Amino acid sequence: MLKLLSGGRLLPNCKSNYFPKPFCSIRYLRTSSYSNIPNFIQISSNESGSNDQGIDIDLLFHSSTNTHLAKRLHALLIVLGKVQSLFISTRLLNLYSNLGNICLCQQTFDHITKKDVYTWNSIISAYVRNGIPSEAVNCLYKMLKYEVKPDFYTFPPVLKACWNLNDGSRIHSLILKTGLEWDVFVAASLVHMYCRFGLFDAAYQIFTNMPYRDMGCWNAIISGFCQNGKGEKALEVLDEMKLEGIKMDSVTVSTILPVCAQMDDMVQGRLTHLYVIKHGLEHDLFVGNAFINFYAKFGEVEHAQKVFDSLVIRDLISWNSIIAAYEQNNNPDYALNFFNKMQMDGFKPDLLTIVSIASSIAQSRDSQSSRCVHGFIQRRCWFEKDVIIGNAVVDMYAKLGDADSARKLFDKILLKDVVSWNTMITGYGQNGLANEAIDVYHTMVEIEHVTPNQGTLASIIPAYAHIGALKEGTTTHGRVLKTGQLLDVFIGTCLIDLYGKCGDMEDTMKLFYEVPKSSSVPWNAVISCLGIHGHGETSLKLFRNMLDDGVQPDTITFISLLSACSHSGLVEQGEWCFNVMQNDYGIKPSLKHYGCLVDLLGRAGQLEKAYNFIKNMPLQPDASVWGALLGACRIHGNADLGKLALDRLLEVDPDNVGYYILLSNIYANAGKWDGVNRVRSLANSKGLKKTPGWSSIELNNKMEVFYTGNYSHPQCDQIYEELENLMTKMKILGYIPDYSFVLQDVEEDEKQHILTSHSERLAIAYGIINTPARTPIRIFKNLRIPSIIHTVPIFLLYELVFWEVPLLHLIKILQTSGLQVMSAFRASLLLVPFKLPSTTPTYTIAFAFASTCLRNLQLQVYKRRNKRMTTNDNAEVELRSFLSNRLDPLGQPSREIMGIMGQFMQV
DNA sequence: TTAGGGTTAG
Repeated sequence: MLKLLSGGRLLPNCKSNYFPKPFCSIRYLRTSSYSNIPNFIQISSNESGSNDQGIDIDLLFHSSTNTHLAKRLHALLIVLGKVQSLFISTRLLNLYSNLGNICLCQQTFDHITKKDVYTWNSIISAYVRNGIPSEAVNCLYKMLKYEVKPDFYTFPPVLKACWNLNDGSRIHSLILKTGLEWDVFVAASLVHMYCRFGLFDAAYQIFTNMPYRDMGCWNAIISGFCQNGKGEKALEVLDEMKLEGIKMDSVTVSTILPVCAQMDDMVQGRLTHLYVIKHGLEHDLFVGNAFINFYAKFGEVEHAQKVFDSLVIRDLISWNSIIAAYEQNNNPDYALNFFNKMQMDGFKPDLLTIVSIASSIAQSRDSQSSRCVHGFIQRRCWFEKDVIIGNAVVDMYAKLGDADSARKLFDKILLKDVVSWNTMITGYGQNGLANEAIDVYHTMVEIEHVTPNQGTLASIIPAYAHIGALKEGTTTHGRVLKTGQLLDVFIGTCLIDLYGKCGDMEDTMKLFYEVPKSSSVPWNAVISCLGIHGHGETSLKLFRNMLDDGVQPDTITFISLLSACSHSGLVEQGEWCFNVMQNDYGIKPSLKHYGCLVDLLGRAGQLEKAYNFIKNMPLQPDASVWGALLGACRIHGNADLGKLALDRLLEVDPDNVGYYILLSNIYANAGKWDGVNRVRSLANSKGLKKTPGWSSIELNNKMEVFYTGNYSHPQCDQIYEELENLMTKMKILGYIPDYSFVLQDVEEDEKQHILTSHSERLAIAYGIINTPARTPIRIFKNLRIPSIIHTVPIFLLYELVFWEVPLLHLIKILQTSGLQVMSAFRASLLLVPFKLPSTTPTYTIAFAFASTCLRNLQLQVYKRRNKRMTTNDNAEVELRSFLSNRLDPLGQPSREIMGIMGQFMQV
């Protein structure tokens, strides 16, 4: 009975994993030095003349470990007249197939005149094994045409090869006709095929109806579920299998492990490891490789290493896995070290090795090796072989900051997939080239008609956020809504970041409440955005909510919190966070955390304390730490400490032009022009050039970019005319240009020119000309050197504008008051002057204000428009004390104002 | 004597 049902064969599957291809070499097959005749022939003639007695053909087949030897054997067999034998020629065909030479397979196959079912089965499996599945399916149809009846060896490889449901069903009905549907191999293949096409019910039905199931069948349904996104269902079947008393074998284990990793189920994985040890499967190659990958995904590289060490036999996948393990866990040096060891062990790297190595090289910032990798791949023509390798190298160049090389290679990739596009978009984004990223995105969607996936959105939305292209970002948001991707935590977080950075806190919070919040990622984004806009207290409140929700804060959470405290001047709270992070969550502060704390103390004016803090740091302070101190010195005009900070900075990061500019600005503000010159000539002698500042504005879905003093814009004349116009109006209002912000020692009229032709002014003028009244104008600036960016609490500016404080006073007050001028990284300013007398040229005020006080700032200037306001939690208290201290002549705030303030507080 | 299903690395 059993014999019948299983297709006549009930032999256990005895393939050995230890010696996958047990070829042994034999001495007399080595190449002879004096002949171009196959050695086999010499052997045969020397030893036994024309008689082939004494030649072990089976041994010769086993010993033909490369195509060269196989050809010699082929020649010998021709000489011996053995190729007429259908059996021998089919065996040759299989030999070439094993050696991966599909051309010779085809030739051998074509030379066989009368092909039997063995021959057809062999060529079919040759096509499947050598990656030409479509030909395998064709062969089935051809053999039917030649009236050769397929058997139970024919169907499994054909089912494996068929990649559309039509062929699948057709083959299924053929199987039914031949009555082979319950052969365990055939049935397992059917089950797997239906899973591949997502017909899980059909697959499961076949599986449950099977009169006899071997391990292969169980594994077929489990792997079918696993590989097609039905991990949970797979685990259910696994339980069912255990209930029937069937034990997992090495195939089951290696199938199930990736699912455990995917489902974040460390416990199941560990239990499986115990099972494996108990049942003596731990030295199995597949199992071992699967465990290396399993542990690597959980960041447990030591365990991965232990498994690797315990493997008796290793293959290329073992090496690739351990290399990837180190690469993915940010240990590029170990990855590269294992790469060398692997080669010493005689393994040649393949495509996937190089993918990991490219990433490791990017991590270790080794530009020189990046060229070697590029050449290595080019010489082997691997770029043509698989798109993934091209993508990896584009990514490598982008991560090394070489966007040009990345682009050159990207352009050369002929068959780009969606990952190629995503990589290029991300690559530009990572290098601050948001406009280029957006260009690539447009080409991808509009010209190449590639459908964006989650990865695309996750790379393009940050690019929009970077340049403040809120409108385009909103369009993308619409696309996300249409495809129902909103619940995706990555895209949700990108959108939170976009709205947050553009200052739209209401939409930010709305989104935040829609996105799944089980991980720290969306919390970090919202805490950081609130911090940027000076809502430090709200950031802290959300942090508490996060803890109440049982979400574990991570290192990024504390960076966001510390910088939020820093931007809101919450020194005590910031120090509290720094302690909680270490004591309650065991997170060791990184250089970034130290940088934030120095920034916090520095901005608050506690320069000495900040300096002492640096001196007592357990880590070697880096550029970000000294940079924070230098920035604080700039704010508080401490040139001596600034000089000291710069000296340290030049030791750790000598090529960053930003620091020279900072110190130069400190000297310039103090009128020490000799200091300015000294710093500038130092920078020049090192060949450093200032990054040109630009501002951008988005109009009619197009980004316009302006550079300082630029005259190339088509509307240039109108822009400068509008600027003069504004200047006149402002002067009438009492505006006196503050040249202390022109940090160059030039004549007064030249200073005025420099001040009026700043890129953000050009962009504002362009915006005013080209938009109707009551349209918000949103300007973004590229230069965002932390610590020199100032912002003012919005409520305060609103208040001052409302009271129609003369502009001169306004600017002076804002410049001299230490209380209200707060610093912010990527800050944005909202001017929302509703209820103003209709004659007040609001935008002019905003413009003057921005130009004099807020040069390095992302600026949102709203023309007169009733719109909600964002506010600082301390707004009212600060405002009251500010008004009572500084604005005596204007009296106390009226009830009306308090009412408006109340509205702000509700936001 | 040959050939077949189900497993691991991005």
